[in-house]
Amino acid sequence: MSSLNVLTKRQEQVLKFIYTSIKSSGYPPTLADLREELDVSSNQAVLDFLKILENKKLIKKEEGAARGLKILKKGFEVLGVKTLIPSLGIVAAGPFKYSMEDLEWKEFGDAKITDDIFLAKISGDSMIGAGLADGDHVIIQKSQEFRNGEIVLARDNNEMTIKTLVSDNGRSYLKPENPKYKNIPIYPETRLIGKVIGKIGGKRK
Amino acid sequence: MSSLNVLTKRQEQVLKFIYTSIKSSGYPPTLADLREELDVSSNQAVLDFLKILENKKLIKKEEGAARGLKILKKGFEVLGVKTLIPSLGIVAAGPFKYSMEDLEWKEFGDAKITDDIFLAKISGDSMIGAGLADGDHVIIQKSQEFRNGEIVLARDNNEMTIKTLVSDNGRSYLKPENPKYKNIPIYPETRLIGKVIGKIGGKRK
DNA sequence: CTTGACACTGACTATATAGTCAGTAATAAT
DNA sequence: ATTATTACTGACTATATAGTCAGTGTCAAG
Repeated sequence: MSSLNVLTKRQEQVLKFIYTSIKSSGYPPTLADLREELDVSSNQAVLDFLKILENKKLIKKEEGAARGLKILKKGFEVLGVKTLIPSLGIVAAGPFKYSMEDLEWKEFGDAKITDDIFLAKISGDSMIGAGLADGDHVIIQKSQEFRNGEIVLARDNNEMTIKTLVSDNGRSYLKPENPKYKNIPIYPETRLIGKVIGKIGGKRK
Repeated sequence: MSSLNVLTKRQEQVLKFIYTSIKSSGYPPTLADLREELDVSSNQAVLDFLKILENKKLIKKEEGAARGLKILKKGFEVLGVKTLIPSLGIVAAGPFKYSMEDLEWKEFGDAKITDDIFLAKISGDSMIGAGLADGDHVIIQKSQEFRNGEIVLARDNNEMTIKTLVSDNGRSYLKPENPKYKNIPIYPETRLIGKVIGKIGGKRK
C-alpha cells in the first residue's frame, strides 16, 4: 500500500525542515541539524530518511559534501510550494518570426524574496472596469511616485484597497472602476503603497 | 574614492560565483570551491574577499558553518538579479474592507525554477487588441488542454507566436487581435505549448 | 511465522571545511 | 614618506560534518 508518493509524518517532517532551513538560513541543514530537529541521537536515523526521500526523487543528496542537500522539483510539489516565474522567454505576437535559436532566455524572475514586488488578491468587483475581477491576482510594485490614472494599492490606517488614482485639478481621489461604487477621498492618513504592474489569472480581454 | 558600493572585478567574481554555485547546486560553495574558482592557493585570500563583501552588506557569512554563505538583498541587486513575486498578499477592490490582521500572506511565488510557468516577451503589435503590446511580458503556463478564446503560445517547427485560439465549427485557427493581420491556420506540425495566464508591465486599460 | 519496510541507538572513523598565523607585494591615498 | 587597501602565499590546526558498522524493536503483509 505504500505508494512512492505518500510520505509518512516523519519523512514529511524531514523534507519540510530541509525546506525551511534553506529558506531561513540560505543553505541546507547538516546531519546534526536534522538530528536535533528529529530529536534522534544517531546519524543513521537521519541518513535513512534522506535515502528514502532521495529514492522518492524528492531531494538530491551529494555524498561527501557538507550540507549537500537539494530539494528537487517533485519535492517542492509535495511540499505544496507554488512555483512561479522562472526564466524569461521571449517572442511572440508578430507572425511566426523568431526561431528557437533567437530565443534569449533572460532571467527575469529567479525570484528572490523581496518586498518590492508582491502579489495581491483582488476581492470584490469594484475594479471590474479595469479588468480586475474578484479572485484575480495582481502584481504590485512598491513605489514612491504615482501618476494620474495608475491603479494603486492604498492603505487607510490598517485597511487596504486597490483603486485608480485620479488627479483632477490638483485634487486627488481613489476611483473604483465600477459605477456602483463612489470615489474615495484621499485622507491625510491614506498611504499609497504601490502600483499594479501586472496581473495573473482571470479573464483576459 | 573607494565607494562602498563599487566592486572590483575580483570581488564581483566572488559574488557571482557564490550566486551561480547556489543556483546550480542548491547550496553555497566551500572555501575550497572559491579557491579553485579564483585560482588562488590560500584560504586567506578567499576569506579576505568574503570579509569585504560582508562589510559591504552584500553577503552574510556564518562563522564555523560549512558553506555558511548567504547572498543578501543588496547582493542580489548588485548582481542585477531581478527580483520578483514574493509572498502573496490579498485584499482589495472592494471599499476599504480588510484589516492588516486579516491579510493572509500566502506563498505564491517563492519562486523555484520550473518549466511549467515562464515569461515571454511580446514582440510586435499583432495582439494589441487583447492588450498585449510590444515589449510587454506575459506569463505563460504550459498546458495540454486549450479552450476556445484562450490566448496561446504556439510553435510551428521552431518559430513561435502568441495568438488567440479560435475554434469555429470544429475548425481551429490562430487569430491575431489586430485587423492588420490574417488568421493563421493550425498546421499538423503546429504545437500549442501553453496559455497566457498573466501579464507584467505595459499599459493597463 | 517469516519477511521486509520503517524507525531508530551508540560508538566509532574519515575527511571535508573553516580558520589561523605570519608574512609579501603592488598600488593608491594622505 | 608613510599609511591603508587590495590581493595574495604557505604551512599549519581545529572542528564541523559526513559516513560506517552492528545492532534493536515495531508493525503490517504474504
